[in-house]
Amino acid sequence: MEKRTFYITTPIYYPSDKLHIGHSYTTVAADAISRYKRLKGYDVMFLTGTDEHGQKIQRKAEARGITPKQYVDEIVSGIKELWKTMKISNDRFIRTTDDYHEAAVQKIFKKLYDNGDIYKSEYEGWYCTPCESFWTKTQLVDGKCPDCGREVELTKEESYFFRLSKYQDRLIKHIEENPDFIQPVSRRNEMLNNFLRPGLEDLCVSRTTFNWGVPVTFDEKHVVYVWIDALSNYITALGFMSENNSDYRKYWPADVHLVGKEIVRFHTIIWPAMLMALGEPLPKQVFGHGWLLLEGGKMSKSKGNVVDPVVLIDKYGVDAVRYFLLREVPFGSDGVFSNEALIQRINSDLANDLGNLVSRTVAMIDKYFGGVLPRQRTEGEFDSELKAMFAELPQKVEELMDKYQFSAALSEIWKAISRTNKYIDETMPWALAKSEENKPRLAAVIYNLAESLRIVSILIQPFMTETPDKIRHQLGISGSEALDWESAKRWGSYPEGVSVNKGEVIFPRIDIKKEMEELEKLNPAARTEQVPDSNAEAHGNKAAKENKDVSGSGNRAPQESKAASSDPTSKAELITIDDFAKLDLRVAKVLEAEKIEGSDKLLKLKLEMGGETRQVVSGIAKHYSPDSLVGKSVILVANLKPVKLKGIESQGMILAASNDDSLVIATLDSEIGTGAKVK
RNA sequence: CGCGGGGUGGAGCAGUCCGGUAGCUCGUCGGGCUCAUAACCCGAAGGUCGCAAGUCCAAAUCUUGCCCCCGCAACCA
Repeated sequence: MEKRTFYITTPIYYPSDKLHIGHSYTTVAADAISRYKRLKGYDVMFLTGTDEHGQKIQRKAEARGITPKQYVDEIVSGIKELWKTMKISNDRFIRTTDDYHEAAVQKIFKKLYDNGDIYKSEYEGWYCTPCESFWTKTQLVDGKCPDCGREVELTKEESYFFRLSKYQDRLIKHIEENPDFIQPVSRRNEMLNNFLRPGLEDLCVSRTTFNWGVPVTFDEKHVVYVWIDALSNYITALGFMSENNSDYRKYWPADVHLVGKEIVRFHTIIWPAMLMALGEPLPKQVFGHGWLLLEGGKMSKSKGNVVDPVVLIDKYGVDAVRYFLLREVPFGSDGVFSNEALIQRINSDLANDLGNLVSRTVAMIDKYFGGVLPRQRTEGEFDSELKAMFAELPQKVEELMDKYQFSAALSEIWKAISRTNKYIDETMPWALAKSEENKPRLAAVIYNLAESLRIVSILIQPFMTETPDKIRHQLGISGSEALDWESAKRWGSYPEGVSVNKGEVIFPRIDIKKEMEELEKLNPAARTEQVPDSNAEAHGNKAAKENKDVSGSGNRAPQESKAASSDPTSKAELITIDDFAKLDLRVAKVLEAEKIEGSDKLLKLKLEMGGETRQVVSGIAKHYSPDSLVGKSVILVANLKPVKLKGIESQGMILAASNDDSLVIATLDSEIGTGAKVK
């Protein structure tokens, strides 16, 4: 009989910057599912990769004076390194710059064109020449370029379009008839109500304004824009449209695409429509998980927020980090990452509960029996309850894993660990050890402990990669003995006559206070930020706003490994003194300040500057009350071109320092009189 | 009336779909034990489940209205 297959994917990540803990979150989750399915006997195909084309990368490469390919090569090797460090067991890694992928994309594009699903038209938009960017009307800010604030002009760009609208009804039908297609359900409703039912517009699928992409074969000035290039990776990786498509026939349709919640839309609307147009089956499920947020609020300053996965792995080990990611947040909801929470998890779950249980069990076998349990054992009170719990455990874990409820699955396993710790108190082995006649009973008690741990070591295999072996080694279970998933269902498989190896503590306790101080040192610029979810940069999000990179280079300790250690964007461009001289900075005094109706961020200020009054609109309402500003001396950018904000003219801008938490306006050390030049 | 998420003991969450003893983890306090990583086990304190009205024998859970917080979007010059 042929093995059942299981095909799972992560998004392909956009290598414009290095990855952060959020990307690791998605990938570790996919890895846990993959490992679980393999243990269950599936023939698994686990795919991850990178989405390497697009304007943003082209620009970044230009800025560094290297080719886009050189640029992405560097970052991609860092990403591969990271996955290796995190023990990600992907079977394949696709890069959209791989030649087989590019060839397949060209064929797909051509096929869709030949079928009439792609047609040539014009893309109307506002063009910002310095930025070389198109913007839609809604993206414009005050009718100007949202990036640089300069004037834009209405332009038409020749472009190819995909007939997305044609598939609208079929998509709705599919989603309604397949309740599992979009998970969790809340996302399903969102898609139907917000996008599908209001109606779809055709999608622009080519660009002429940049050339770092897959060329359209029959119209060389166009490159394929993100959608067809990126989304199709899920099938091109399997050889779709290539000479050898046996993997495609074997694994497609995918069992699950794991994605962050912000790109659910692309995967449940655009991607299925593309597949419909190609006449190929749709993926069975798209699972949109939540975001891993960083701790908010003022607390963070005293805590430090190192969120580079490599730092954490170096300090606490890969299993601790993997455990935390999968345990802390219920998959599907948003969760919070903090160093404190991580350390607490490590201490209480890993060190105190599991690590200590291994430690005391092995120590007792060593101390009471010289390292080898005797065969003669007597069952007794409390045994049946423990056994009953472990008898149910594998089944429970399976049910939860089938729903991708990692957190709950781990929670069940830890309940059993806890129960085992309690069993020691109930049976009091140290009391039994006092008399020779109780030895058979003592042996049974400790055997049950070892057996519990054996089962635990099997069940945690999807989540942790080193710990299972460490536990088995200490218990004296060698090689693949009693290691397979099914054996977790057979109580009594702990081998006879093996001798234990008292070894190192598996998870040392961490001194939380000391550790927080150390992390703080590692990360002097610690501040609260929001981690974009794991895929902030995947699939088409290139087009989205700026990326807020959590683990920006400033957070990285100097001795860190090179997982994408180069961050070409971090250094501000150098300017000359002449550039600086263009700014006319002046001291000004706040005469009046008031809130602007209908805005929660803006204040209207009246300033006095060397006899002249200026009206300035400033986005500081969340940090300053109007009253507190009156009378303050501030620094004004006096020669800024006036603009209207909320219909109110702003004639300049006042300087303020800010990070994500707070904002402080720049004032002066002592009085000097308004109008004084600042330089 | 822009979209979405949320308000449950000190902290973080579950429970809300399918009304019926308010549960878990951490922390605090007290006790037990000594095999173990100052760990483990037991117990206790602590919540009018954001507010109000309604339905019902019964509401954290259903209905309606309101308040507050957090993302996103929009104004952040």
